[in-house]
Amino acid sequence: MERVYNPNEIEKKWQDIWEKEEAFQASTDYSKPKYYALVEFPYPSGQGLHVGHPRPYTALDIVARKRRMQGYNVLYPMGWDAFGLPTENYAIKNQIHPRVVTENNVKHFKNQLKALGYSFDWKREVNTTDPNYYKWTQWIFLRLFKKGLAYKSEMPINWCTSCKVGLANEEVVNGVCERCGSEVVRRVKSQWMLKITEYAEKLIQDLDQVDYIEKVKISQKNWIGRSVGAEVDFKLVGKEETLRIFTTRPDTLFGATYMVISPEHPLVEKYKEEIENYKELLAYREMAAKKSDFERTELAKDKTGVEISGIKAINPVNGKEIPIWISDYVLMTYGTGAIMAVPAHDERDWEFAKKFHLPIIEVVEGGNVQEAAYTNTNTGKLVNSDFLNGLEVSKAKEKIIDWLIEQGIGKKKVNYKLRDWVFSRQRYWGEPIPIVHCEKCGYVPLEEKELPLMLPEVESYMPTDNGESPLAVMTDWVNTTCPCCGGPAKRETDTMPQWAGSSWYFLRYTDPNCTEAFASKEALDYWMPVDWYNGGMEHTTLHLLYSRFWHKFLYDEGLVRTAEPYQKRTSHGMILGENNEKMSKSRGNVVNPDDIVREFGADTLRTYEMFIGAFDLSASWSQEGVKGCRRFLDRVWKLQDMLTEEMNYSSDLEIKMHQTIKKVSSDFENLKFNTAIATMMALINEFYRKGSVTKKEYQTLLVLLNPVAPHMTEELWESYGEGKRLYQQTWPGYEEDKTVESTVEIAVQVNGKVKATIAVGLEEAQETVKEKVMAQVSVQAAIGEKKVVKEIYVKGRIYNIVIK
RNA sequence: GCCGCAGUGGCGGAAUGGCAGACGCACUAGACUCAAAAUCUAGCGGGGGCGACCUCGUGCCGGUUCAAGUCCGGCCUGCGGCACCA
Repeated sequence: MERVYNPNEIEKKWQDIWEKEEAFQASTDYSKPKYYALVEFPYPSGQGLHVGHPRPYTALDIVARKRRMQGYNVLYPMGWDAFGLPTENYAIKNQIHPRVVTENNVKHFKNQLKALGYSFDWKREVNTTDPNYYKWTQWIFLRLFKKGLAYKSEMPINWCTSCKVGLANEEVVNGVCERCGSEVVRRVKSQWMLKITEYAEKLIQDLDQVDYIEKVKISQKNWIGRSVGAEVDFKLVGKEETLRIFTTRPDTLFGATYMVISPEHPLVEKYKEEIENYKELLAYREMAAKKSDFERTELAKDKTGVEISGIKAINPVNGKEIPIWISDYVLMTYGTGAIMAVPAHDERDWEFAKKFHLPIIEVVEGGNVQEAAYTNTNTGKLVNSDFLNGLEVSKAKEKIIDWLIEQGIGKKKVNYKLRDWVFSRQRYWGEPIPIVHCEKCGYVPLEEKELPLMLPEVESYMPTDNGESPLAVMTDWVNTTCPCCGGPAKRETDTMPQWAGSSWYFLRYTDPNCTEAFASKEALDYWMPVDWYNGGMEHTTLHLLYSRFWHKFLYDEGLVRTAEPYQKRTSHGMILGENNEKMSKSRGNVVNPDDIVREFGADTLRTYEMFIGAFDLSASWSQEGVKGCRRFLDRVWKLQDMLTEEMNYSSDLEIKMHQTIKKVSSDFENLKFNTAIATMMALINEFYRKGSVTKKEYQTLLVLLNPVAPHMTEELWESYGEGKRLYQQTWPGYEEDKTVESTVEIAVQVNGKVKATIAVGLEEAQETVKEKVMAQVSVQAAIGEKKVVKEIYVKGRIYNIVIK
């Protein structure tokens, strides 16, 4: 043997060579076919790399390396999503500037990633906290603002009564402040909002153009929550004014026996003089405001509410007076904040009606509405509904909408669950919002030449006790002049959320040092869209939706070429601890990738993470499994000992070689890394069985294995390859007709039970196959005296005899 | 409660509707060794039989089919996500 496989030595060697040779830099020669592979850039946390990170990175590294060997100009970049709460909190606690904390964390992360041998183009590294980067984040925000897509609105924030600071949802645990345990209440604050709802329809429709795994498309659609229904105006008794509701079931209008408005509905304030129990309503509203979302869901089973006395509504279809209630199960943020309640055909209304003894009228037959709400819309006809009687639900919907339009009291309406994006954070460590408030001119955007608006140095990063951002105490910075009238004005002191920088980073990678624009048009036109984007399931709603929204906006502005940023999106499963639970410090089941690299090598870690199980499912860590993968690599290494100089595939393994190339090639494309590796394991088992491997066979194996275990294969290639580097080789091809054996073993079944296996020619006629089948003693025995009713022959697979 | 995903040997997991358990781990035996480790070779779902073999078996209950882990209907359990969305 040449020498022992020593990964620590050879891995460093090749990482240095690749860097020196600029092996994985994307070329700016735009005449070549391109391939843009993208993984979600990490938040550089203080804990360093987690074994969960290498799973997606290795997967797309495999794809990227394979694409390069297939002749593509590949862009596989990496960067840092570095603004964010944990860094800021760490900075506060340890009295270190968040910029310094970020620098250290990035350095640590980068070293760890480099040790894993990824083919990232480090020349294109981006960092969302770099002013040269966030200049363009601010620039895009200004474009949004100028198009009316950024606006101010009163929104509730989580307010810790003890720390006197606004908290992120994440910092509210079971309704109390994470750090001090005090009560958290909702407080209203004027905040910047982005009008993502304006893109709701496009965000749903354009999913048809892209290749996302189905569950990602489903979660995007569910989050946007498009529903078609109607808006209907209900007259209030003795008033001119009407109460507008939204319903998805206008067909059930005859069954509306009461109405419910959200506790915050303006109607309550407007008629407070006439409402006899105004104080009671007010008390209820206060109680509802205190509830966190968590508590509201907990209380879901027990409906609460108060009837408004003094005001009634009229059901427009039958003129009946019906009561109006307030209840927190109706939300001001969805629809019109008011509903018509049809207890017979809506579960929440039904529970409410049962509790408060309100009438339940069946209008769609098919269930027992006194026992449970009947919500099936596919079967059952309308009853107790005058001119709708006898119609199916879908027909009744159409007819009632026509009727509402005719009467001038309603219309068809599409509603979305999606809400506008709250874009302000009362925090230091984020992009400053480049807006100035002037008493005379209102909210005025900074001029482009003023960008980047730098984050000022502050003494303390603590949010102030009046709910403002830490920037608010920086009077020198806050007080400025209005870009519009030159008068005194104040800067916006809230910062942007972490989502901002990650909403367009994939565009910056195409041209990371561009100073004229967020990226040059040539670079964008060439590289975009991203060909394959992989990330975690936890980002399949918000990050994906936000970045698609920004990209669609830039598309409408004529700044990018395609309506969608990502052509293909896949998601990986989580890596769990050995005990099958989520890895966490408190559970004590965290595995540090550095330890695995030190003990087994990066190639083993990469191989193991790909072999651990189906890529899209969660998998639990196993130290024994890691050893198995190291053993596999050792066996590949030791094949050197049985190497022959033969520059062909050996005749008995030719088919196996072609099959392996085919299987590995397609498995890499379909995220089936575990079976690709299993196939290569099976191949080397063949070499061991024979005790020899030809040079040609060995070379092919090295190329196939290279994307998974790049260092070791490159080292072996140096001794047994064809001169040039392995990473410069061409991906091997295969011949389809050499992947199939000419004779195959097929199973013979009698009534679906296997009775024998026989060897047949693949193209052999059924007649001669039948002769062989019938010659089998076990088959004859199984048939016995019974009669053969039917025979099925599936070529090269199975021969089934049906007897009676 | 709603949405999504999963359930296959001792374990991780394979199976375009076509011989369930590929590949790996663990385990057992043999080779090598003074010995152990490492490595190599072989075996390895349950029950039965000396044996060629027989039989049961992919969470549960039904169905479709010549044939079901796979498709359909109804459940059970576990994991992840959630905004009572009218």
